[in-house]
Amino acid sequence: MKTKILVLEDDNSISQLICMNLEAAGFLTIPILDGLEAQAYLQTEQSKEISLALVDVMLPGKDGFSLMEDFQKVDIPVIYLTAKDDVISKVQGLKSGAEDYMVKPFEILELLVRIEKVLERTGRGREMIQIHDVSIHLKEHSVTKNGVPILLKPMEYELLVTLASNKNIALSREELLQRIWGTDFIGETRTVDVHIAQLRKKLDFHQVIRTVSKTGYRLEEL
Amino acid sequence: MKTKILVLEDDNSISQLICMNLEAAGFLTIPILDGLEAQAYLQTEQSKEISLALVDVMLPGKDGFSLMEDFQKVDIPVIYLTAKDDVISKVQGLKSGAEDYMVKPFEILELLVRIEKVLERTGRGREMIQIHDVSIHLKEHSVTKNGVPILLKPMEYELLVTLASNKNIALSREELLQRIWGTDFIGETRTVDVHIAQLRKKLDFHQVIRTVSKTGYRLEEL
DNA sequence: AGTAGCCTTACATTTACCTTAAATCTGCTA
DNA sequence: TAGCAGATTTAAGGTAAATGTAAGGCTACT
Repeated sequence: MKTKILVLEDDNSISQLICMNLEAAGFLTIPILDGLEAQAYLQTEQSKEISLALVDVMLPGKDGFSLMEDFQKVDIPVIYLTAKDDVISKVQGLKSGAEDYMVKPFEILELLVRIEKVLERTGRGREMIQIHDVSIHLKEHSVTKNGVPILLKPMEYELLVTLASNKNIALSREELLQRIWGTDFIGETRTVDVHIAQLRKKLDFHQVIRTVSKTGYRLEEL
Repeated sequence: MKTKILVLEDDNSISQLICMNLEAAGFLTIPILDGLEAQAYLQTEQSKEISLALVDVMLPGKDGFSLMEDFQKVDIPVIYLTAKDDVISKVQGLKSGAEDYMVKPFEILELLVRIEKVLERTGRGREMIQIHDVSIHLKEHSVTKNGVPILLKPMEYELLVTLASNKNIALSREELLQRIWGTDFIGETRTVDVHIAQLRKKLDFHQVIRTVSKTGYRLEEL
């Protein structure tokens, strides 16, 4: 079952942009445009299925910060979205119990990374990502192909998860290095190639992981 | 849906020139001639659909710099246009939160490049460019014709994207070389012809990519 | 010291691309 | 309209660059 994410953002175009991207990444989204409506929604039975909420701080009806306790009551982790990049509201946001904080305008890719981290950390992560005949069991940190366990080394696993969370998006070697190895990594970009080769071999993904010449790699599905 | 760009420029002829070119490039433009009017427009519901604003610094009503916070409030990235090329206002412009800065008189082509970059950076980038029956999937770095994948080599892809981002605008061989191959490229301009030929063949664009004799090429639509 | 994981290196293979050259087209002049 | 010159199209091949892959050695943990 798909992971549900509540998107509480009053700006309709931003809301749509976020939802579109989350849906593309395999989530199910519940867009809500104002604070009071959100508060009401949290009372309903459906709200139990929400795994995470993205909350704009500036909202009509009721502002994001004061909604925090409503979310805490039903145990939904929150990532704040805000245009303010001043330290004061940042501190206030995290202190008030948010799991993370994003300053607008932000990169969708960065948002996806943070979402995955929060879901992981709070144990609400997607349990599984499917690509063709292989399943990535995120909680178990394991991978199977047609039910048969495939042993991946840590880096290979991370690489696969990164590619799989960005299906059909071309990722450059630099991007992959930055996201998996960290910003501080100094070394050859060829390193990526070697790990890609391992994944292709172990999973028989020679066609699934496509090289985008002079650019990077893309995991294809559909 | 087409990307909407707000053009805030008091000189009517310049405004028209910019709008004409942006429309030709596939954007939808909202020309506004004075500062106060712009401020009012940002309060309206329609303004939510704006992806980017081009703002002249010298304006009647209210000047561009002081409008910055209005744009930030509704989270619209700004590129300043100005006749002043002195460092002081440049610094002031960027410091005040603009995404970029163009000094008049500027090349329309350069403006288009910067617009694309800002849209990309702020996550408002177009994901797809359509030309007749072919779709360029920018994130995937792939191209399909009637849904059928077409394999393009890196240079061909770049060339297509460049032409497609400048629909109906004739680009000279020199311009294409500079923009795709880089300023440091030393070699024949005939090189461009070869790649154009490949594109025409692979995409069946014999009529769509038109030769502008003694000048260069133009990708036509409508 | 042994082991597992990972980065690098080096070589093989594949892919991309610039050039060349011949064919074709275009527009001009007679 | 024929002929010509210059411009453009297109195919092909050599070379350069990018990628694939196996193997070795380094590092950190036992």
